[in-house]
Amino acid sequence: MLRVFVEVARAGNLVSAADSLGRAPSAVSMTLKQLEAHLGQPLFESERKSHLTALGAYVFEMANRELAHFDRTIAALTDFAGARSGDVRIAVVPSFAATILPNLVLEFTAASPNVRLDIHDMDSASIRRELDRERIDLGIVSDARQSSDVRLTQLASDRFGVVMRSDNPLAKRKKALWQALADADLIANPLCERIDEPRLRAALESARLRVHNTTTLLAMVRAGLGVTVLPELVCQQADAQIVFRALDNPAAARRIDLISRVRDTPSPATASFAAFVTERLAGREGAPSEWFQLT
Amino acid sequence: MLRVFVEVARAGNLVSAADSLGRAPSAVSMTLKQLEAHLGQPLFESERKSHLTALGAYVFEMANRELAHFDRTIAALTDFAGARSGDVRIAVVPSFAATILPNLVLEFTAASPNVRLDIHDMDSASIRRELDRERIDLGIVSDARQSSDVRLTQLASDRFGVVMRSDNPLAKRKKALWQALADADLIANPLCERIDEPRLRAALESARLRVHNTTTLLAMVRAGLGVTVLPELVCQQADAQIVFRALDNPAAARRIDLISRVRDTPSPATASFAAFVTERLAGREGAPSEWFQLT
DNA sequence: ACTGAACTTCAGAAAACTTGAAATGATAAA
DNA sequence: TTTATCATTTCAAGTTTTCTGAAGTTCAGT
Repeated sequence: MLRVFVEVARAGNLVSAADSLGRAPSAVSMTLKQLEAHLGQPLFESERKSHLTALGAYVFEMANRELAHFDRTIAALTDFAGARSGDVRIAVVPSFAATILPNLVLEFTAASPNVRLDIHDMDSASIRRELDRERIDLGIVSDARQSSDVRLTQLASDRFGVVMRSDNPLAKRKKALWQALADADLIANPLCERIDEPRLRAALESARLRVHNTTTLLAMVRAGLGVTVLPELVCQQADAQIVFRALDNPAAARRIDLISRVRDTPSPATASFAAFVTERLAGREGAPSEWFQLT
Repeated sequence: MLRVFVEVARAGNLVSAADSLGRAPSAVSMTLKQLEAHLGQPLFESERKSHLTALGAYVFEMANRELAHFDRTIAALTDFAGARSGDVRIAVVPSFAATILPNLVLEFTAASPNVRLDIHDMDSASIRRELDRERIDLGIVSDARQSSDVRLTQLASDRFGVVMRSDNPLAKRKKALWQALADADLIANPLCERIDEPRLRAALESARLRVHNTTTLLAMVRAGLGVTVLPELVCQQADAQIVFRALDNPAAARRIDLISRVRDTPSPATASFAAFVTERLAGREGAPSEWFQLT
């Protein structure tokens, strides 16, 4: 009713208003009559709808405001539903956050400018805890454990390999890298200790150095203190002085997973981001640099 | 749709929401389904409508706000239409403004607390001019001239009479007041000069004093400088020292009229005030103090 | 696996809305 | 003043939307 009235008042006559409303004039006339009946007063001075009464002017102003407000609300709702707006809180393991994530985010935000991404980086255990506490909507973790509380989607398989300085003799060796570890100065780190390979385990036993922080670890390698074993993704952050050689026979890899709560339906923006990341990466293996390209 | 959704979300289940909406559950279910189809996403976590999705929570908040806003707008419109709110600009001749109007306003504002009255007092000619310029909605004037631009309603007939100090010998005289004017010291004033009575005209010819301002005029009378002829309403403002004796045979009176523009429909608040004033006063004659009583 | 309450689906019924034709009313030209 | 024209309203009939009650499905709690 208000919409019809506003259009007639704006047009100044019933016929062209009916035209732009896509109704027959008689329908518009009816609706107008109903509105006047509701209010108990005429809205127009004469039968020709060119001059508003005092009530008409008041209703016109109020209705205009109300309709604009309503339309804005509906637009906000559909935007939110269509994931064109909203907030997504994400926590990501540092190696992923530093390497793959920036390109993903770049592309996603270009497509959905009104979705706000709130990105934290932390270790997998913290991510899991934050997810349980509903402080984040999505997590990207490595080697996630299956659980009934969490929906888990593998994004990629991240190969382990030997990391060394480019002048290390191992850099030229293509095969039997596992064996070679026994003779190298191996620097232990928490990531490689999860690999279940006897030759690595043996080498770790005799390691004289163990470093937790990745940046420090790579600095040690760069300084020539020895070699280490890391997932490829972690090495992506390093410079050209550092060389990565994937371990084969058997290959070793860690999983990168997207996790979310099963308990509640994600917001459309969250679902949209999750779908985007999954579509871009799901099941990729091999060199991280080839996982996807910027458009 | 939003109304249905909000009610279901508030109730936490479909059946009691349907009950308080006055619809069958199936209708509510349908409407909800349509809304979800519009948005392309579910609004509730499960089929049992007790837990909202992220989208549902967002829509609930927005829809609540929107509906409240809408309802407030509609209330404002119907209030305005029903003259329960709005502005009325009125200009009134001073004698009426000072005597009758306050009681009228008191009663009207008690009944319509949200109508704002904007009251000016000025002479009849100015009121007529302000009405033409659309600077006021209503005027209360004396001896208005008929015109095609103006709607005119007689509110009262205001008797002329002789005004004197209480110790004046005329105060005891009940009859033949017209004759008595010839012998009295008559103070001329613009109001009485409109009366078409030969005996008054003759007396005015010989008047030595002529005073425009009513307050000054009454002060002259109070000082014993003479008597004057005024409408009863004007004397209402004076104190007990001053006595009014109505002129009879023939009676003389001025009209008090309510005027408004014929060209445009008054706002409901204006119409309401005009109707109120007219109902209370129309056609009254006799002593102004008896014209109406406070309720 | 069973039970009962909550919800959905469906087909028919009711209500609301829309339309085109004809009547009415208003404005402008003759 | 009359006539012509155009805008608006009215009316009956058609169309769409919404509603209902019965029957079917799902789910939580036994």
